[in-house]
Amino acid sequence: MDIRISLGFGNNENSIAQREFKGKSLLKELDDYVVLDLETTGLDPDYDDIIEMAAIKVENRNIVDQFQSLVNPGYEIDDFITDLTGITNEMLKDAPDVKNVLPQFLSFIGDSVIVAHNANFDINFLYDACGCLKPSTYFKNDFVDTMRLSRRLFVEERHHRLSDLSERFGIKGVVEHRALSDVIKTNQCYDYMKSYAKNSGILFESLYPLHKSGVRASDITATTSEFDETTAIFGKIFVFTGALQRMVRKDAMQLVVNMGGKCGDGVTKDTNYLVLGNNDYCSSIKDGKSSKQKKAEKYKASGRDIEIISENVFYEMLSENG
DNA sequence: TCTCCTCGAGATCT
DNA sequence: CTCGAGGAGA
Repeated sequence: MDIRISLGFGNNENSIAQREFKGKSLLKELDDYVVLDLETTGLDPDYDDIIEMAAIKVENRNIVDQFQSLVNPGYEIDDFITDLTGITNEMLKDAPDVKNVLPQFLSFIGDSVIVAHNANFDINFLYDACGCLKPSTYFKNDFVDTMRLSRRLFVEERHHRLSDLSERFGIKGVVEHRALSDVIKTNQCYDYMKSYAKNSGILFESLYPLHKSGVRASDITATTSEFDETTAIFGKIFVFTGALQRMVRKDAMQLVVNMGGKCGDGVTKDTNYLVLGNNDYCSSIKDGKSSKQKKAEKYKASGRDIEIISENVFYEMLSENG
């Protein structure tokens, strides 16, 4: 049974910015960086501790230095971790503790950009460990996450574990789950993805998310130029609110535009139809009506040419040809 | 149009 | 954590 004491700061709903000085996740091709990996007693930085740290320094694409040390967590580790990593309590018995190893590790890393697989895992452990040093420091290094990189580069692949990447890229090596061997594998994966991107004419910079907001009406253009002018869609302006059941909003907008209709992002005096989707998930809507619906109702009450229709009615309009 | 927010789904680390 | 879907307000 584990009993936790709230210290009044840190991990609760009041602390908005956890690890506020943490570095940024970058998508970059680098020639100079430090690859690192940690082995820990578990997955949660709040309750688990580092038992091994390893890193290599890469300059001009060559490995020029390496660091490896076990870390005594101050208590016995369980069998699961020993089975996973091969690290035993016997091995940790005489290892230095984190206060001794971390400063050396930090000086090895310096200001380098970090490369790591699922980098947030290692960065968070290090960030918290640095906060416990005396004097405490902030682990601010920016980082490149090879898992994120793989997800952006190979969107069609479902899994992006280090083992998946190694297999996919034909990287052989010891299966042992030790920090230094994982560091080497991660570096090889990074190298592979850099050359893959180069050969494919892909810049890592271009892999950042495309848009942070929804589909814009201006993004949708007709894929045809011949319209049936007698349909109920032609020449009308449609606006959508909420999530549609049968298709994503983008596709619905495309159908409208392809029939000679138009779409708007918000309800205006020119809007002819507001199509209601499901907005149950939206916590900011308390009375079941979105701001678009309220506006549409107002326009309708004042005699505008606007109809508020359900998703099903919308599909009926699409299918009935004039 | 632009910027900032919430939410849920999915996956990975030991 | 990251991403995509959507909404609100200026």
